[in-house]
Amino acid sequence: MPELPEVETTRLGLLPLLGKTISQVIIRNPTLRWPIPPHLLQTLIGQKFTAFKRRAKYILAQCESGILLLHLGMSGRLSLLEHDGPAAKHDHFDIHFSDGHVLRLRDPRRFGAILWIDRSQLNADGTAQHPLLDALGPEPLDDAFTGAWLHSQLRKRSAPIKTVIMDSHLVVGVGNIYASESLFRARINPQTPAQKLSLARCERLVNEIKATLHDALKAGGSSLRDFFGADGNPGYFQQEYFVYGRTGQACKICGTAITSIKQGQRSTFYCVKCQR
DNA sequence: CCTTTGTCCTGACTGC
DNA sequence: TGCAGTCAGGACAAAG
Repeated sequence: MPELPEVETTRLGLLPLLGKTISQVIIRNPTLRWPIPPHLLQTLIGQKFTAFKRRAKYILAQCESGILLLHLGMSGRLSLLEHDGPAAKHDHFDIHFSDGHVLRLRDPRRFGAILWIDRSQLNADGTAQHPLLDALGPEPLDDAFTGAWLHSQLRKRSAPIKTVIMDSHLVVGVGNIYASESLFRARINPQTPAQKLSLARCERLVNEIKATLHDALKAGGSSLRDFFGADGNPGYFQQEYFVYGRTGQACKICGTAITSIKQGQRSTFYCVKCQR
């Protein structure tokens, strides 16, 4: 399940493709979350990627005629192959380059997306105009994402803090895993009504969100080759989690059994003693 | 049957 | 009262 650090690591893994010429596009199965635009078979031929950017969990692969917008959904994974090889069961989409490299998308659950933003949909500054990108909150690692700012945003939010920090309109890139992990590190009970958090606790939470993502990015960077390579393993980098998926196991701080609950039909993991 | 994720939708409700 | 914002729940994609 690619969260923001995995997406960023994937973006870094694409950088070797800058400047290579696209020679062929293969759509084996267009039925992702939305259909892969069939015109990509022609549109991308002869193009070069000029930049790979990221906004939230979207990768924006920029080329001369527009931007290829990629989302990995829940099970999506990009591989960069040095040579073409046989496609496996869930390999839905390929971009081949004239030097033999192949960029391949595998996505068993097909919740991912490949969309096209035409040059005509770009703003004057080159940023993309797209409904999926319009209503997104700030990037969690931006300096603009501060405790004071979060505190001001939570004034009217009575929902549990866990579900609120996962709201992409408020801040992007905090998925289910890192929401639980960040709240543990900040010692905040995930059920706390968001508006009840003091400024000091908001500052602590923002710091821990940033630190949690930073740690994961560091782990991803060091395993970039394995993560992005063609061998199919080890998938998303395994991190040491404090609480996520550790129901019944001992809290690494106090030894209390980790509790799991459902919030908005999502699993939340926390320590009833450390998190208040 | 259950689980997993991000995103969107609806209908109800809240607060200004 | 009107309106915008928010909330809870559900739907949806597919597969193990």
